[in-house]
Amino acid sequence: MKPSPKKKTSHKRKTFYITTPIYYVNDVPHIGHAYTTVAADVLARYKRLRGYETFFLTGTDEHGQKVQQAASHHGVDPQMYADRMVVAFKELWEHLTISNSDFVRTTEERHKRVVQAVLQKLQERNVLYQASYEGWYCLPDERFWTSEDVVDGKCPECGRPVEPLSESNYFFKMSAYQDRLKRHIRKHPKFIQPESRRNEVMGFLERPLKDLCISRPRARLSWGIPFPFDPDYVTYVWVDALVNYISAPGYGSDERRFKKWWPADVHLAGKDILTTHAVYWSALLMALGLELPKTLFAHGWWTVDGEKMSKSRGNVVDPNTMAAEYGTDAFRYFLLREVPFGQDGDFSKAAVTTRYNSELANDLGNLFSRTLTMIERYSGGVVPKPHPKAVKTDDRRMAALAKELYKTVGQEMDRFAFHRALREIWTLVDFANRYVEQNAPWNLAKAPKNQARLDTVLYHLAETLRILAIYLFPFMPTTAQRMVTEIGWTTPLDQAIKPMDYHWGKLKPGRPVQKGKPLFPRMEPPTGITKQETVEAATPSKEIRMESTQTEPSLITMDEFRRLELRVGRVVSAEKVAGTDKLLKLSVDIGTEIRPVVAGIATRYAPDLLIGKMVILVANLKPAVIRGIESRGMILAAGDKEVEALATFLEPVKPGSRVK
RNA sequence: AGCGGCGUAGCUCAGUGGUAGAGCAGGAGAAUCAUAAUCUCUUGGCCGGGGGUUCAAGUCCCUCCGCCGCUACCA
Repeated sequence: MKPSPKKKTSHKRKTFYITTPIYYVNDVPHIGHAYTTVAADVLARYKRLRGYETFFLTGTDEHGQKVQQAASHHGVDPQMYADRMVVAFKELWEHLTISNSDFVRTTEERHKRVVQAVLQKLQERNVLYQASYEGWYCLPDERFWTSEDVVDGKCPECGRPVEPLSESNYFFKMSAYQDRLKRHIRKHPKFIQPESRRNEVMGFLERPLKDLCISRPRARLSWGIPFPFDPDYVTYVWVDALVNYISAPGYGSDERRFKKWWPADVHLAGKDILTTHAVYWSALLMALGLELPKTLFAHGWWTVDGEKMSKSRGNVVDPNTMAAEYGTDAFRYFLLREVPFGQDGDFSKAAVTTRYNSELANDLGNLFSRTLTMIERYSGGVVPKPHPKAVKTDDRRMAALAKELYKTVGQEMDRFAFHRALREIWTLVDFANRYVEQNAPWNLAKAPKNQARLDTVLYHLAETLRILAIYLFPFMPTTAQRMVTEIGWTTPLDQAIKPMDYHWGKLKPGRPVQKGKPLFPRMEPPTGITKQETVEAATPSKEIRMESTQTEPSLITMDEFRRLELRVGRVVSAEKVAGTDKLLKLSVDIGTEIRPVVAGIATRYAPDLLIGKMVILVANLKPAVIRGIESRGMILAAGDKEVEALATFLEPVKPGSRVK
């Protein structure tokens, strides 16, 4: 496909370009952000170790309505707000020893220019069109409403009259790429991973793809990147955000650099933003005439103590706290060892502690510790010299296993199977522990005639640890560096190490070892109620807490609560909405009027049973049209996804009474 | 509802038509270099239920039950 001038290819280094999503600055970083970024960091470090020139990109997404609103809520301009919020991310990446090559912010000039260039190009390629539609505008609120939103000619938000408005926007002909995209996915099995996600996207593409609205009228939303050819519009945030993957490596500004990195080798993303990446982004790239990324990997989500993580539950895990409590390396290790990448996992202190104690402290940390002690005691504190004649089968097996790791770990890493890669590494840790028992250096040390054998055994252990450190480095960079340093191998692991360094025997005898504190001091298993502790653990650190209260107040004031108009209602009629499973159409008497309400409770309640029941109605909820039926209010019921129980009253009450 | 996936040891999960496995937890022992860390042995299974194909089914097919994901209207 590509012309390959001999000179160039022979000089060309292997490259690797990996990205995380850019994170929306409206959110304080949590374990989910940390997970993606740590995984990306591990892959980046792994590739660097194997001689790849690596570009590892992360950043922040700073435009859009939510940021604008949050900023005005705090009485600052959006840029200032974003500047403040971005700090939490940058600091977290430092705490987690993230080795990103660049950090792109969508408010940076270099990015904005590229977004505009992209729009210009799309315009030139005739894949944009303007379409208008009718609606209503509330002047004082500066908000656009569709005719479905509007109640009696009034703004559903403030109740003031609205004016008719004809609004238009730019649309991207995404539908035109549906077939091509399907073909691409079919042809490239590794494009979307894991496979289950790939199937989902294929399923999504089975139905007709709509065009994508990629603009917002500036009059409604000013915090965005202006359209280059129409100053009345700003760019839809998702388009703005996705473009970061090409703006940072130099699209439209440095073609040579861009060519070097694009297409990206891996986009990592959470499963929640799979569609935007797999469909929107792919279609945009096709429209631009660019290659698609080689792999898009959608990873799973973490629950906490078996429950969904959410602000209202107050169980949001703060990665800063976890790193402080267990150590950055142990936290990184746990994230990637506990759960197959791609699947959902559960985070609990008990699980972290178990893995920490048994795998890090007992298996690895103790192996390291006992080896160094023996070298200090039986070899005068210097790396002993192995004697070829004293080498036994067991030693060769261990060396062979160490050699095999290059392949086995590599295979798993290339499949994003971090947990399997670690398991491979641990086969060597386990082997080494058995090796110690079987060769019992403390017995050899009892007779001087065994010195050659003793030296050989200890050398094999030291060399095994050196090689282990190389494989562990992507996961636990600080620990790995400590290991090699203490064992007398002074190579900085973060400089791309040489292929030879993976080979057995690179550790030079005669160098002094220096035993430090335990790598992973054992921890007490969590006591008491785990849940409580997790909530406590999730309490944001000082700086974060400030940000947190600023942006995401989890408590509301009395005044805010009073904005809710809750009223007693009596169900006067109920019927199933045709063609749905969950929806019931109710008529609810609230004293002054009878409200039509569509409720998603049909799986729990037969219509007849509801008639006459007293319910709680949110009376000032913005009306909506569901399945062509106007719903003017919402009735309260317990349950998350599935309705469990309808809220009603112990005593008889009059319809229309206020509930507070 | 449509499409897809899962159900295997107390827990988390591997398992390629040919003797059911690993880690953790549980039980017994050995050793003393080590962070009481390690090592050895070991208990534990109607492989969700039922039917079928096959010399042979955890594995392939059908069906039922239960759970999950995506999609569609969850106000």
